[in-house]
Amino acid sequence: MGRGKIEIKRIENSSNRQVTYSKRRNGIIKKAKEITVLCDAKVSLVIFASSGKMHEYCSPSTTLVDLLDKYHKQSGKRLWDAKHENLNNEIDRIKKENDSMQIELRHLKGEDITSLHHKELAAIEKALENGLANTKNLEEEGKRLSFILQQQEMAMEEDAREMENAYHQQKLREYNTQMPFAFRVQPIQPNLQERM
Amino acid sequence: MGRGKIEIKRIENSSNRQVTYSKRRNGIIKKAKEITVLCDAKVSLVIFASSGKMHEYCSPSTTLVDLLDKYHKQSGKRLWDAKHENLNNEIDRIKKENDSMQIELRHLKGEDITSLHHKELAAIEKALENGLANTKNLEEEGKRLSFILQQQEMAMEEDAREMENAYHQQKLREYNTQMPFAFRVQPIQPNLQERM
DNA sequence: AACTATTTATAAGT
DNA sequence: TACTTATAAATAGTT
Repeated sequence: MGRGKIEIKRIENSSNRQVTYSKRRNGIIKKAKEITVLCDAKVSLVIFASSGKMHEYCSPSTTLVDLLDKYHKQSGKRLWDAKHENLNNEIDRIKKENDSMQIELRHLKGEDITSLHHKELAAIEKALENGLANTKNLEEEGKRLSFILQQQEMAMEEDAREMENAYHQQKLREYNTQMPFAFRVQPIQPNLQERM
Repeated sequence: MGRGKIEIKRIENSSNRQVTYSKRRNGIIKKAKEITVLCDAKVSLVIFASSGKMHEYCSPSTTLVDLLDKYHKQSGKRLWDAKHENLNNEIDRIKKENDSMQIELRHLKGEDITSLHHKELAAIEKALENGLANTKNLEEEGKRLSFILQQQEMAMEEDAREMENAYHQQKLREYNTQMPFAFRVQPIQPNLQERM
C-alpha cells in the first residue's frame, strides 16, 4: 500500500528499512489499540528493531505479566519453567565441567589415581614433570635474578662507602693543612675518632 | 477501511465483534510477519479475545522466552521471579569456582606462573612433587602387581596342563581296561590318535 | 466464507 | 525528520 507494491523481503537499504520500520511499527501499534477497543481484546506486543531498540504495547487494564500468566494457562507452554529449565541446563553443564576439572586436579595431586590405566597415568606423570620443570626453571631464574640484584646492591653500597670515605679523607686533608702541626690528627693514635 | 467508516469504540453486536476480531487479528499477525521480514525486527504478539481464546505470533529465529528476557533487560521490569535470580546467582557462583579451578590447573601445568610469588610457587612445586611421587609409587606398585599376576597365571596354566594331562591318562586307563586285549591302544605305536 | 466499496496504511517522492 | 500523495492493502458491511 503505497506508491508502488513491494515484495515482502528484507529491505536492503538501511535508511529505507529504518523508515519503513517506524511507520509500520506505529501502524501495528495503532491496530493493536484498535482491536483492543473494538473487540474487547487484550494484546501484548513487543517489537525489537534490528538495532535492538524495543517498543511495546500492552492493552490497558492488564499487564504483560498478567497476559503471560494467562498464556501459561492456555498454551500449556510453561514459560517460567522453560526459562528455569534453560538455567538448570546451564548449571548442569557447568557443574559437569567443574567435576571433570576437579577430577583432573585430584589426579594431578596424585589422588584417586588407583583406578587409572597405564596410559592415563603416564600422561599425568608427564604433565607433572612438565609442570615441575617449569616451576623449577622459574625458581632458578628467580634465585639468579635476586642474586644478581644483591650483588649490584652490595657493589653500590661499596661505591657509596668509598665515596664517603674519599670525601672524609679529603676533608681531613683540608683540615690538617689549615692546622698548626702540633694539633694535626695523628693517624697512628688509636681511638682518635671516638675522642673527637 | 470498509464500506463505511467506524468509530473506534467497543462493537456492541457480539457477532459483529467476533467477526471483526478475527479479521483484524489476522491483519495484525500479517503485519507482524511483514515487519519481521522487511525490517529485520523481532516481534512477540499475544492476543486474547474477549472470549478468552488466545492467539500468538513470535518472529522465527527467536522465542517468546528469549524476547521476554530481552524485555526484562531493557525495561528493567521484573517479569521473572526470585527463583530465576537464585538460579542466575548459582550460575555465577559455579562459574567463579570454575575459573579458580582453571587457574589452579594452569598453574599445576606450569602455565601463567611468572606472576606468582615465591611462597605460591613453592606450594605448587610441593604439590607437583607429591603428585609425581604418588604417581610413581602407583606405577611401581602396578608393575609389581602385574608381575605377580603374570607369575600366578603362568602357574595356573601349568596346573591346568598337568590336570588335563592327568585326566587324559585316566581316561586312557579306563578305556583300556574295558577293551579286549587285542584292541587295546598300544602306546608304542606312533600316530595312533590321528588314525582313530 | 466471499465480495466489494470504501477507508486506511504506507512507499516513494519532496 | 516530517509532509505529501498515489497506490496497495485492509476491512466494514453485504451477500
